[in-house]
Amino acid sequence: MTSSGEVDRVALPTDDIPGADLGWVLGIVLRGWHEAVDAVLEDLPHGLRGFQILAVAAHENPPTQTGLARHLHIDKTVLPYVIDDLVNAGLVERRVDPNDRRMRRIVTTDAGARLLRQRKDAVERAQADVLGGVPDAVRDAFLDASGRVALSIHSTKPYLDPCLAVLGALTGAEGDLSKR
Amino acid sequence: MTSSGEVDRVALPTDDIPGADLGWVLGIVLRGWHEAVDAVLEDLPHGLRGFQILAVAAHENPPTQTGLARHLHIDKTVLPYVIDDLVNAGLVERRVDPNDRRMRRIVTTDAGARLLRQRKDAVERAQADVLGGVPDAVRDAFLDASGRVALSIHSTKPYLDPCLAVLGALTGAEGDLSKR
DNA sequence: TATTGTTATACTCTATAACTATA
DNA sequence: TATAGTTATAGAGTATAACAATA
Repeated sequence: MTSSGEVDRVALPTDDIPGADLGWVLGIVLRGWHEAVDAVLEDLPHGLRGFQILAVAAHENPPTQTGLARHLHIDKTVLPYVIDDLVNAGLVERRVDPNDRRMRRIVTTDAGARLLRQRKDAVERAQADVLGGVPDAVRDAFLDASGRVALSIHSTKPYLDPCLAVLGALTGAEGDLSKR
Repeated sequence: MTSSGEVDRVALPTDDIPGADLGWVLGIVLRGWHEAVDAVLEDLPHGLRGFQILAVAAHENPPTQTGLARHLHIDKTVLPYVIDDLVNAGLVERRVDPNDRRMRRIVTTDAGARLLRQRKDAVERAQADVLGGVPDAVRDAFLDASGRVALSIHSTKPYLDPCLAVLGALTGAEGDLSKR
């Protein structure tokens, strides 16, 4: 409150620059989502990032470390530390790929799979809270449209992460990526 | 390409955890937007952040530094450096508020206002490119829904940034915030 | 006493480069 | 030669704490 009695009004860039605020809007949403989800995952090693790795590692075809780095858009040099901590916590283990002994497949332990199952409900609840302030139709439109936009952006650089089977279903593209 | 001939497939967390991928989706979109816009603004001091400050400073009621920090969700201690560089580049200036001499209003110079006008077109073009991969209806749905969601999240903590006049119009809320 | 702005410092996260082992 | 993984180091960005000026 200033001495002139006015609120310290900070104008949005939106006013003069239609479109230039999308980054602000996305930042708000991503920050809100991140805070809500992190609060539910802060006790596992590296929080959300550890959870994401756990989620990918739980798949039938476990990822390599460079595969994880590309999928999460992080540098490969951060993964040894993170995965060490997950290994020490007994949540995942490194398995040398018998077909190429340079690669280590990251797979969940039983404890890791159990933790993943427990927390995914909490994550969904946290997300529902974040989106709970808008009508269901808006929420659904947001989830659908953002998924399509993300797919469109991501598929511009498919070499980064060849797995788009699930999101691909959104646009009707076939999910078979084995030949790419 | 592995020796087994398969692509190094990295499964999406989406497969098993419906909803848990929203952070991934938003990250892709925000990253794409950020990269495209930053490429157009990299020659101004502090890139996108400098542009955002310039955009807010161009308003009739110029922001204080703490107001800027709250609006951009950054710590107030980063602003002196950024604003110093904008001042040295001749784009903004600090004006002591006559009503409260502790505050400095950040206002654009003529050169700053000129640069802002030039670049906002480039920013819009960059954004149009990012969203150019989806049909117009999806793009519009995305812009509308994300704006509403951001408003809903942001209005949970109105003390952080009392200015919501423009986004408020999206939901039909009246834009008068002078009494909050 | 509270708040704006500032500075110095420390911390976190990330990127760069170099190394090994496998292919 | 090229790639997966690792390690050490350097850098960018950010936060913490203390201070001066003003209310």
